[in-house]
Amino acid sequence: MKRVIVGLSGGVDSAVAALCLKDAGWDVQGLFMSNWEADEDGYCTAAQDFQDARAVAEELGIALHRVSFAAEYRARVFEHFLTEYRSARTPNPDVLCNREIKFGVALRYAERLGAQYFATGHYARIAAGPDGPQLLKALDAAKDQSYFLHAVAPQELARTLMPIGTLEKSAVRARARAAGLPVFDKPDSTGICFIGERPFREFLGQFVAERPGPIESSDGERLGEHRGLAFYTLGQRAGLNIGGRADAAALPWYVAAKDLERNALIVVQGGEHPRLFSRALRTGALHWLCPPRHGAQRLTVKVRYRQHEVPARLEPLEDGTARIAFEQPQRAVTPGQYAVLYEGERCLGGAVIETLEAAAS
RNA sequence: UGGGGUGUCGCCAAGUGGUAAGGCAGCGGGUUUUGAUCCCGCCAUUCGGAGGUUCGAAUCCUUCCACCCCAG
Repeated sequence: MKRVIVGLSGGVDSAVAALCLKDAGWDVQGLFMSNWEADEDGYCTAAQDFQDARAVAEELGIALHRVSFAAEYRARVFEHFLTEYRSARTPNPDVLCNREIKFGVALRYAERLGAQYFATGHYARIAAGPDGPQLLKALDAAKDQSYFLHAVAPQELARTLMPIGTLEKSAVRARARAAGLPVFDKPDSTGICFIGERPFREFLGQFVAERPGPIESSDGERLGEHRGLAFYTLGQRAGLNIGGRADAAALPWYVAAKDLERNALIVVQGGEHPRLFSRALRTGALHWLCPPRHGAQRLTVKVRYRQHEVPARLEPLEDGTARIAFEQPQRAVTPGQYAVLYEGERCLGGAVIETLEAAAS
């Protein structure tokens, strides 16, 4: 009987993943990771999550291992996260978390536990293809997490199972309930993986120094003061504290750009303002989940989690980076986030967004 | 100091006798394994202050205060 180690988070998805594998006849063991040092501010739910994971393991009759990759998480994910924010970019830590932690050190750990396979409760599918394993979008389009998985090393996918990628979320919960898993109605988790949900500005403020500067309109008029460019992201509306103005239209204001030279936050009025849109972007090094593609080609791309893929033209460049031109200008494309490439159901890979080409002249 | 104007929620801003629109901001919630966006809800017993007229005033009258503009 082949052994598989399932990352058990204490949530319903990974619990059902374990259940599916057990039903399929695998030798299943669970692995609970606590990768963020508990802090004293009361936001840490890791203790409860571990209790839940233990209850699930008990119900399933499987062993549960517990390990902390906090040092690795700090060094390989969180430090990069902070570096990006300090550069006034908007990172996506969960992409790195998957590559470095879950499909990195955790998978290595599973091997040491004697497992031939590693499994997670991700909403995505892995299918065998002519060039090796393929990453496919989840059947439940609303929950698809392939965006977060695009950066993992492709050879790791060959040893990975994602049993719930073919299930609707509602079916996952129903299955959990039917099996008597105590977490069947546990709310979906949100927030940064392993760090959890918490007041984001406050949290970031613990690590990134405030650096106030002007908030300006695109005409250069000073409208207010910001706390530091790191604390805002492109397309953002909330938190600008700009009220009504005598001569201006009564529309809300959005972050359109960051002027690093002058430490100025540039805002525009109206959610559909042309300055919020980009017609193309430039990426960092492309990461492929399939054999690298060299010629320019049409495919679809997702520049933010929970955005639909949109048609675009990929133009790979000599240095391994790429230019991606959208068929229609896209709103709030943001450096530090990832441009993830798709071809139909298949996730081809992706790259970090470096710079933008404005839609408006 | 004369003459004129304006004072309505943090900011804009409707409302000119019938018992305080709306937007922005903010707050709360929903959606969400990033950060956003988005959606829903809440947000002036009170209209610069004090008197008065009236069944009834933010709206009329008196007066005081503040600010702005033009004179100077």
